[in-house]
Amino acid sequence: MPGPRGPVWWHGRFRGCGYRITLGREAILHVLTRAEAHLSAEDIYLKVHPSCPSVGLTTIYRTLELLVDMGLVHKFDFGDGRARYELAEGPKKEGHHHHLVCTSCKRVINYTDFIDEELEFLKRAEEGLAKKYQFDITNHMIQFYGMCDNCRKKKA
Amino acid sequence: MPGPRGPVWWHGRFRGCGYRITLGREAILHVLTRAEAHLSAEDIYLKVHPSCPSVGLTTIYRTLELLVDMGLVHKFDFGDGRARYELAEGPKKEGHHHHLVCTSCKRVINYTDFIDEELEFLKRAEEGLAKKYQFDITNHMIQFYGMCDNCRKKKA
DNA sequence: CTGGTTAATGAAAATCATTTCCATTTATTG
DNA sequence: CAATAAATGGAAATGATTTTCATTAACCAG
Repeated sequence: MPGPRGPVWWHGRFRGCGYRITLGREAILHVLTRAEAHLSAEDIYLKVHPSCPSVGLTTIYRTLELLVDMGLVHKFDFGDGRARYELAEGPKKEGHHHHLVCTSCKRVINYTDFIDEELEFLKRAEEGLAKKYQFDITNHMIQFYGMCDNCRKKKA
Repeated sequence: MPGPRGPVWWHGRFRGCGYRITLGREAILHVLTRAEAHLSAEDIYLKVHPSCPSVGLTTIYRTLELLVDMGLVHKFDFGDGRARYELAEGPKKEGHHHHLVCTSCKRVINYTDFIDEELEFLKRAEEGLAKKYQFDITNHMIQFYGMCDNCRKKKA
């Protein structure tokens, strides 16, 4: 069952880096691929466990670090004390989104609005910053913080 | 010696919330006010200690949480495992900046370029998001990640 | 100014996500 | 199939942050 990016799209990337393809890594990538959004390491562990009880939390952390370094996964901090992970999307717009974080209940909403103008702004900013600061920019993060509807009503 | 926002500008905010004005809080705000940028809790502790050895790390954490909740301070995560804090700037452009983070050495550069176009983009995005998701947006965060000049050279 | 009330505090202990250690397993290659 | 080194799991370590609780000190009223 080939995924949206072709059959086992990441095997090539792994082989190219000399990384081995293991059961645990397969399972973790599998979970990330179908994840709705931003899972914590433990979330992933729990989702992997039923089918692969032999995969430990340590491996989850190690694999996530690897994936983040490879750029296949993005790591986020929404302020609740644990990191969250999401599969990086392709370079085009499909799936590209950012986060709206409620500072009160920590709920996170993915939004995909304003992506066009955002992309334009980001493109120019990245080019300018890369040149000015001699930075090789590979990623960006945009988040908005505030209070969600629910929490606002509760306070009132 | 009145600061740039008037004499002890935050006393009013504190009193208004029923918070007490203590030596420790004075010292912490003092350090934050003159900080070049993004100090960790421990950084602040070390800077406060010489003049106020009685202020413990616990108070630093508690005060920072308070200040973040009040919106006087922003909390950042640059991926090195400890939170960083900066005094929030005024609503206008003075001091407004964002961060360029080297994913290799964790060095952080403040940049103030592109603020005008960014502000315009943010304004529109915030308005739209607030309406669409019923969020009361109070803050945003933009960061770019990449590899700094130094680290790139080392790898080569 | 002074005492009473209660927020604020420090020190030590607890938490908890993440990392490290190390002996064992296993993917890969010849 | 055997050799090799990467990958792994489980336990222990780490380290930032939080909690607990007895003590201190801001602030208000008188």
